[in-house]
Amino acid sequence: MLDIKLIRTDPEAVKTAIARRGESTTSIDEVLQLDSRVRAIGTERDDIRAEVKQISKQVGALHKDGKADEAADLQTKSRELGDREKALTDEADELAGQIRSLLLNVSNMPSPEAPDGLTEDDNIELRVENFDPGSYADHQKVPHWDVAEQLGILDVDRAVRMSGSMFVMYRGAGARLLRALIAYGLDRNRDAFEEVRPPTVVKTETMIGTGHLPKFSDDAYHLERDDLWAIPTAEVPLTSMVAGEILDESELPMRLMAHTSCFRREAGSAGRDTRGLLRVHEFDKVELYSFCTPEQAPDMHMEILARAEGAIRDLGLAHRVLDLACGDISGAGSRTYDIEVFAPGADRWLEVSSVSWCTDYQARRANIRYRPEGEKGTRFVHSLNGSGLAVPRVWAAIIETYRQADGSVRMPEVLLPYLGDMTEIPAPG
RNA sequence: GGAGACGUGGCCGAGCCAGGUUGAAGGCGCUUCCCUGCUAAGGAAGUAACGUCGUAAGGCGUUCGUGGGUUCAAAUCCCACCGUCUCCGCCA
Repeated sequence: MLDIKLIRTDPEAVKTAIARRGESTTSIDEVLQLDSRVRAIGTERDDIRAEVKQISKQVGALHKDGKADEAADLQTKSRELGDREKALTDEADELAGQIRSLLLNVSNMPSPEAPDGLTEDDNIELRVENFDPGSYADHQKVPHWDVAEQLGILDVDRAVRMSGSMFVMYRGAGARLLRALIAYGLDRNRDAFEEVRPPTVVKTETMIGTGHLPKFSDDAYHLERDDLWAIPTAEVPLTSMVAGEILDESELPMRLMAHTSCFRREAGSAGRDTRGLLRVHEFDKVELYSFCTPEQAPDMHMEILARAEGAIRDLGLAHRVLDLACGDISGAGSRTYDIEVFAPGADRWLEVSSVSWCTDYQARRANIRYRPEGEKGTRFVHSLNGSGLAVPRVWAAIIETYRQADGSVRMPEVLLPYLGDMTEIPAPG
């Protein structure tokens, strides 16, 4: 949520920033209008409340002195004021509700440093590593859905039978590789990040905190009977972990990581990227997360990016890092770097991490503040998140990249400690 | 799921059954100062967040789990919901 005070004092700057995303700014004007009315009403209401309080005290005193007649007059007057107060309160609440719902649907302002542009074509490629398109042999140019079927490590048909399309099931060595990737993703960040295993199903207000609701309700699974939502990313419960709390500056930066299942309805993308693991409704992910001060945020952003990229690099996968254009940054972010791995079989780049700096946007929604040392009052924290390891797409890239001429798949060196005696997935009989 | 008890400030804990001057006693913690060779003990003062008006000092308002209701007036009365604890049931 944007700062209403900023909208009040510098509406043009806010509108200019929002416009860089290609989003409409009309709601900013509406907010401005509603806000000035709600404040005028609030002032009047507060004055009346103060008067009612005074009168009530007098009534009490008069009753004590046995002057019921005088009290009765005041009570009548107070009752009238009360009616007026009620009407003003209703109006103010109504307007405040309108403002809130408008603001909840406005995205964060992109950072001034975020590249211009509205589509992914405007993203800036910062670096490409370990990639030589001519270096791939024919046996690597087989898409993972075919390789996986040959090796019996992914059972899509049966998963679809029990859960519907775009659900998958890992089997045997495939499931083991999945588990190794999760452990690897967590362990390499254990030096600084606290491991958390949060709930996978959360309340509506928890989803609002990150910005996933109300705007993107079609993307999430909703359990209607209990009004709970299946999380699309661990970012949701992790943000909520300290919702409503006032942290000590000494606790910052707070570094958290979590492995969870993530659930996405992919409502807008039916029929797209449906092969194999390119796009699935349920997947595993290790998320890196931080709450910090505004001053700590830029370094933290780089740290999370470096950790996410390091995990991919050490797996020996070709990858690139993109600086996302304003229009391609998700709602809560102000600056986002994407990491994509190259999958030689599918012959395409796959997004495996989105490292976002959300400034105080989520902190306002979830009401997360800290007490700056040597300063009175509180400030909103900054929140940052990034996938430490999005498992299915990395799994797919490994299966394709490490496929040998004989059809077997070698396991990356760094995963061996997690695989016991499994150094490869052998070629079929 | 059933029965009962309970939800007060950073923490503990009064107040609620007899509604009024209670933003809320007392204690702990914390901050500053005094005392002191140092420490301990002791003394004094301070110690919420948010909104709004104001250059400021400060004023006004909101918040005693959440939301409604009753009343001139609600931490106190009524209703609903959420949560916690205990016992029973069930279960990994």
